[in-house]
Amino acid sequence: MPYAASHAPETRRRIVESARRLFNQKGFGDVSIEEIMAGAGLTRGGFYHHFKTKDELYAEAVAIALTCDPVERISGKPMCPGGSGNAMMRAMVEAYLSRAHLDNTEEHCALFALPSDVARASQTVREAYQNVLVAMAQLFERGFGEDTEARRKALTLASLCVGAMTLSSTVSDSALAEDIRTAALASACELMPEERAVAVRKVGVA
Amino acid sequence: MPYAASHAPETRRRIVESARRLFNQKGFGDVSIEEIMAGAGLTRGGFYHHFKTKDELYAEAVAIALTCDPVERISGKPMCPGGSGNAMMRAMVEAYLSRAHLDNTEEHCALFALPSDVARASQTVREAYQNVLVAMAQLFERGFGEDTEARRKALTLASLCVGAMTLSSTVSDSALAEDIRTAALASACELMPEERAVAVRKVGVA
DNA sequence: TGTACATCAGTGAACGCGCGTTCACTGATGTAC
DNA sequence: TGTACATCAGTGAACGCGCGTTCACTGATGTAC
Repeated sequence: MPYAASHAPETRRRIVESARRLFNQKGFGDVSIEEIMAGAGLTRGGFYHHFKTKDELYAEAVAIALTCDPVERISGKPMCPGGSGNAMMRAMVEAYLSRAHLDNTEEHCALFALPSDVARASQTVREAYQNVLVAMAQLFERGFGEDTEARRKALTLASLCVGAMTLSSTVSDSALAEDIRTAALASACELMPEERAVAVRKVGVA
Repeated sequence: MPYAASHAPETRRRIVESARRLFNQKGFGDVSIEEIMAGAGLTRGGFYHHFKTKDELYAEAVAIALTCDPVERISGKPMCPGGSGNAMMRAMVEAYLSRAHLDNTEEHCALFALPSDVARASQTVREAYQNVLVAMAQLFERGFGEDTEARRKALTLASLCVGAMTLSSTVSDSALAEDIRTAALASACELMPEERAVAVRKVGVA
């Protein structure tokens, strides 16, 4: 075996990571394979040793948004999955609607960085996108605990987060962008139940 | 004069209208000039008698989203600008988050149909996009009446509407898409004040 | 330990297609007489 | 009213560029001996 078994997968991972960054910043259409490969320290031709088509790479780049702790990626702090559902939801919402997230275009969440590109891409890509949303909604749903309307509220909160970041990152006036973000953050906090209320209910059930 | 004075402007209008429809469905990049011209009943070459570049057309297509009543365009019913601020807000939210709006891709609001395209386009295009958002937010702000938090709530409602439609139109599972839309609609109704409460307050002020 | 070898990741030139743009030409239309 | 004419909107072939994809080749690396 001419190269270590880890060599090819490691290169492949670097390509996907480079693509994820570039796609978040510029969208699918405006990023060439040459650019992606350069971002991984390689040249154009090698691409097809790792992927069948550019479309296959799209799907993987969207999918890896799931493979690592998104809160840590945005805020630098881990989400501490040991915490209560409510605490995890709050950590997620605060990181998602943070100024740091808005400013760091490379780490923009695919849900608002790529929606129109995804809508036009292959079924596989759309499924990867949906998986990201479902993961977010489930995290929120657990955050609402025993609330009978937990799912409805979780989908609302997800829509609010994604919508605010969409508008904030597209509008041309940065003061307006900031108003949108802080308005959404304040309103999201109102939507989420108090930590104490959830804890009490949990004890009662257990 | 070989043609009536209205001939060229009328053709130009038809091209912009064709472009608006196609951009909403497929985005800027995936629509060719040939396709746009065919939509206006013409062939490729004539395009440059009316526009200098494709980008010039793009800005015009986003801008005309403002020129006619968006509620009427979506729901077929005019918004009746004579009504109270609250009634106009409710009409707008209900039309925006309606199934009819989601299904009619040609008439999708530019706010969620084109965000990533706009973010990468020229300054003119981004300003046209922002104008659409500001118009929506102002309509909502009036809907919240004397509420001291009217602006915050208006921006929240706008984010919720745009986010829900973004996710709904991108996700691959149509049942999930429907859940998102109806959840947002129910939550939006909770956020908006009762018609009576506003009316009473208005009387008190007047 | 050193050397020949087999493997395959990576290279970069070349191909082909799609599309924005250009251009010489066509033909429909209103006007002049 | 009819006809020749000037204008210019519209046509469609052609050009050129960018980019996804292919391919013959290079060279770095682990293995066998």
